[in-house]
Amino acid sequence: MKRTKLKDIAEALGVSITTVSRALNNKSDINQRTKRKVLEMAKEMDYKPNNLAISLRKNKVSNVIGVVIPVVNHYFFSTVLKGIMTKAHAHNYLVIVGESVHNSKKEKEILEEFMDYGISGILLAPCLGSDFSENLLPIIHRRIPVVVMDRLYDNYNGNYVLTEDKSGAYIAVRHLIEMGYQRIAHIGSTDSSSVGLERKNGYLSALRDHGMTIDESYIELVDLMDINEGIQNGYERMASLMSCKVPPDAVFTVTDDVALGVYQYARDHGIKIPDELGVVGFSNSKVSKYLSPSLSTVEQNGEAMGNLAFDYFMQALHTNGMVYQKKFQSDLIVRQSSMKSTINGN
Amino acid sequence: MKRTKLKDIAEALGVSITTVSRALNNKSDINQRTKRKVLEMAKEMDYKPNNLAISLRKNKVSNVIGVVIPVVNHYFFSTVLKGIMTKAHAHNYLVIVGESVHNSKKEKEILEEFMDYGISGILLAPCLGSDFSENLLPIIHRRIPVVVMDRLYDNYNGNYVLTEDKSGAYIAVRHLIEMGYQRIAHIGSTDSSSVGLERKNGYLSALRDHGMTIDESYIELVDLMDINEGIQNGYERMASLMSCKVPPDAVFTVTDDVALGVYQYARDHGIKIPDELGVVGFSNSKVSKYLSPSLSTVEQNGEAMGNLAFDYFMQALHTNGMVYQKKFQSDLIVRQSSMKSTINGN
DNA sequence: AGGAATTCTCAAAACGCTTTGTATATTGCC
DNA sequence: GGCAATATACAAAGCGTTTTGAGAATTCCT
Repeated sequence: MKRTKLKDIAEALGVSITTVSRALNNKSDINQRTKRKVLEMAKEMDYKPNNLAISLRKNKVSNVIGVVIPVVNHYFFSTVLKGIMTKAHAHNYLVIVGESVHNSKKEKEILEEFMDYGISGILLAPCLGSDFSENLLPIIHRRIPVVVMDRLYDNYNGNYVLTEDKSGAYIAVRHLIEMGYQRIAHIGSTDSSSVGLERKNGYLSALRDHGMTIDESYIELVDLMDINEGIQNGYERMASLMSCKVPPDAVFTVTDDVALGVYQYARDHGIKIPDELGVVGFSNSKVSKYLSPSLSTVEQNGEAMGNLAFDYFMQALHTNGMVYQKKFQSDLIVRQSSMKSTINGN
Repeated sequence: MKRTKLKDIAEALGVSITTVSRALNNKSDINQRTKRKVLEMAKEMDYKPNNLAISLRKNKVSNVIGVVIPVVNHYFFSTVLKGIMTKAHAHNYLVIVGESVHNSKKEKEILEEFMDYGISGILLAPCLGSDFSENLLPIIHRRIPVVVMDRLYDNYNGNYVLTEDKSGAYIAVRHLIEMGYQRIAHIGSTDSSSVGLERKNGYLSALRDHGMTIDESYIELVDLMDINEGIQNGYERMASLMSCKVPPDAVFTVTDDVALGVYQYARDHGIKIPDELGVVGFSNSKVSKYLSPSLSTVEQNGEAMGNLAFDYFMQALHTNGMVYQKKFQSDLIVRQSSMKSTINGN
């Protein structure tokens, strides 16, 4: 009851191992009739190639990709992961997962471990503060296909799959303006990657385009290393914003988590959302829909992003040097938290 | 700049490959001095064993476990996964992940793929309707260490890590009784595994122990195949409960997701939680704390469960035939949704 | 000192596959 | 029919390890 190997098929058919191998990998130099016989026998004997042997021979693991994300139990990232896995499974790829916990050193360790293992490709959502030349560059130099997700490095020019952070932020803030909010604050991320910087830029240009003055004291930046810190930080930054001489009447937060902190602050201090304070978040996290009031937010389709990331990996694997890049346009989901009743409106 | 292999060390030291191998794997039959020299040289030359070769030779992948969970972007399961990965990384294990999407056939495919790959162990959170003898038994027969998580099979007697579902449900319902609710309903799961059945049993025995009559029309069962269906189902079942001649004044739901559906129904129909309807969920999902009113729920510590699952795997790997089992006691987290104001109390 | 027991080391085989270079069979052409 | 050209098949080497059976060196005993 041992697993059948090439040798077994070869003996059963009275041909050589080489021939069987050629047939199964449809190489040239083989008679069509022989090939058909081999294929039949292989099926009959329920032959399954030994991945390990192939890997050793070719000196790289076949059909295994590595996915590294900052936090595994975070709705957005786990949804991206889901998107990758669905595709991967359909293509008979195995998915090894690593969690960097927003720690660049750990991210590096994981990536190295993956490389040592001889993985076929890397799909990486870089952590905050991820060191490009330390962590990713060595992999690129080894010509392993890489797809960067969600967050971008400064002068990285390879494959990526992102959210259109700036325009997403722009429409969020424009929406607040259109709803009649006058003093719109922003709680953003200190992080200099696309996520933090671009969303802040979107906020700024929406204000500018609509002739609103930009008040630096309405901008608070937080460090988003951890999910729960996001909430905590949101709470504290909101407190700080409310201590302005003229407090803001709306806030656009860099993530839904930060908005959660804002909600808590508002509840604790009797501030009514949306009438006294409009709120728009970013991500359309699972929570947002069920909050009360429900949270307006910018959608980020993690699953589609994961799907495409895998597709790009496959394409990068088969084309040579071609680069695949995509920024997902993101839509605003308007819910209650930004629906100022017209009675108090401008 | 090639990767150093045993042969390189052997040549550098003028000994045989065998000797180097023995030294590195601290086997017997080797001179202590030779061994030390080998170890030093190995470090100096930055030797890293080639996992592929080892795997091929030993005919099984070394240091790779497979984790299969029903849904990847589900807070509880992804938290379990996180717990596993933290431990796994600390022990230099790679983690391959699969998502069964609550489909037994797909679960089987994934497990088979993992087995073909020659994985060192399986950590499985079975999907609803998972077929034990089809999916898991073949693996157990091959003497691969297995740890079952979260949900139990009927006559499975191997390693597992679970939540104490029955007692968790019991304290949830007892709490509702103590808060003065009189007609406590249950929205449970049709699923016959521990999760569905045990939570319902806990509900029943809490009622019995407190001399309350059990009204079958207060028990609704739903099919939990999908996260979002949970919410949808909660909504519909709540509607059905409210159409009783004497509607319930409290409900214990099998998961927080179902409670979310109850919340939506209550909001749509002007039912005040907790005064007109007490609600307790199960899982302490991330959402629950931020709902309004915040949701009382039974805590399930996914991360601890993941940690222990990995520990059990390691122990199972090294002991022989020993069985490790644990049911996590779960605590009730009391929040607003069950805090009936005493004015209306009994 | 001689032989047995013990310690240390090694060459070679094996894991299952791909690939290269070579040999054999088949075909086409004059 | 004979020779080149082409199509097909094969044996053997190699990927980096572990493991086995045996040989060489050392130690121990009387």
